[in-house]
Amino acid sequence: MTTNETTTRLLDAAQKLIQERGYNAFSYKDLAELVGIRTASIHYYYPAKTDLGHAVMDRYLARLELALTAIDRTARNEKAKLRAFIKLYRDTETCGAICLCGSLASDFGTMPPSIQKLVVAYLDRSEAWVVARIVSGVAAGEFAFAGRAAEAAALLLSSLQGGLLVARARTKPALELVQRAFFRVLDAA
Amino acid sequence: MTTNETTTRLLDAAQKLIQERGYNAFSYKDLAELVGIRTASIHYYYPAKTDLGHAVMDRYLARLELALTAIDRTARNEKAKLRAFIKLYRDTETCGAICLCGSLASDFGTMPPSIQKLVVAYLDRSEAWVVARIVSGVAAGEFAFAGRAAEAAALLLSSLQGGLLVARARTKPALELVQRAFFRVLDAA
DNA sequence: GTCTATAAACTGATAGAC
DNA sequence: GTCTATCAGTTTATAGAC
Repeated sequence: MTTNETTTRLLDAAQKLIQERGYNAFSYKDLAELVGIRTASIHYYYPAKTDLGHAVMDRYLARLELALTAIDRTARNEKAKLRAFIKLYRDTETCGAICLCGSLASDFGTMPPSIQKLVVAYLDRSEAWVVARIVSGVAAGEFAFAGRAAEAAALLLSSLQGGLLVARARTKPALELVQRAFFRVLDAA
Repeated sequence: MTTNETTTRLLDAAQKLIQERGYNAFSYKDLAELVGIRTASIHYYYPAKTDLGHAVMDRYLARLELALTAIDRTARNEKAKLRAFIKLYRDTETCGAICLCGSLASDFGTMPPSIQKLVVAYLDRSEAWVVARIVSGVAAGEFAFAGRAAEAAALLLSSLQGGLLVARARTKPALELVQRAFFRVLDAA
C-alpha cells in the first residue's frame, strides 16, 4: 500500500464534493474543512487542483474495472450482469449524487486533457462492457433483441447518466423506471 | 417588447457559456468580453449572477413551451411529435453543447431555490408532455407499447439528457442510436 | 446605459518554520 | 506532514462620474 490515511480521506471528500457540487464549485477551503486540515496541507499531496481531480477520476476508473470484474465473476447470466451494472448507478441515485464521470463530463470543456482522457476512458470502457453483455446475451438466446448492440448500449449508458441528473433535481427516483423500460428493449423481438 | 438589444445579447452569451462550461465556470468577465461591454454594465441589467442565471433559465423554459406548442400544431401524429421533440436535443448535440437544464441540474446543489424550481419545472413539463404523447399514441394504436407511459417517458428524458453529456465528452454522436433504440420500446409489443 | 475606480472576499498556490 | 503567513489573481458587486 502506497496510499496513506490522509490521501484516502482527501480523495473521498473530493469525490463527494465533485459529485454533489461539481468540480468548479468546490475549493481547497471546502475540502480542508471537510477533512480537518489546512489548505496548504492539501497542496503537499496534490500541488494543483487538477492533480487532485485526476487522482479522484483515476481511482473511480480503477474501481469501475474492479466492479465489472466482480460482476463477471459472480452473476449467473447476462441479464443478471446488466442488472448488477445498473445497480451501481441506483446506489448512487440513493445517495442523491450523480456519477463522478457525468459530473466531470458536464464541466468537460474546463477540464485539462489528462482528466478529459479519463472521462472518455470511463465511458468507452462502460460502453464496451455493455455491448459485450448484450452480444453475448443475444447469442445465448437470453435476449430477443434484434437491433444493433451499440444502439441498446448507447441507450443504457445515456439513460443511466441522465437518470441520475434528473432524479437528483426532482428528488424522485428515475432509474427504476429506466431499468424497466430498458429491459423491454432487450426482451422484445 | 420590453427586452432591448443588450439584454438579449447578454442572455444569449450567458446561455452559451453555461451550456458549454457550466454555471460555476464562467464569470462576468468572460461574459463582458463576449458581449463587448464592461462587467459593471452587466450588473445594471442583472445585479447578481443568480439574477442572470434565473433569466436565462426562465427564457429557456418559455422557449420549451413555444416549441411544444409548435410541435403539437404541425406534426401529423404522435410518433412525428416525439421525433420533433428528440430533434430539439439532436440540434443541441450538433452544436457540441448540452441542455441548459442538464447543465444547471449538474450544478443543482449550488443553485439558489428560485433557479432550482425552474429546472424542476422544465423537467416536469417535458415529462408530462412526453407521457401525453405516448398515452395518446397507444390509444390511437400508433404504438404497440404495453408498459406504463411513465417508464418510457423517464427513459426518453434521461437518455436525451445523458446522451448529450456522453456525446460531447467523446465528440461522437449518441442521440441517433438512442432514438433508434427508444422507438423499439414503443413499437414492440 | 455605460463607464472608471474600487472594494471585500475568495481562489489556487508558494515559502519556510516546526 | 502539517502548520502559519503570504501572494497574486480573480470573483461578484457597489459608488459615482459622464
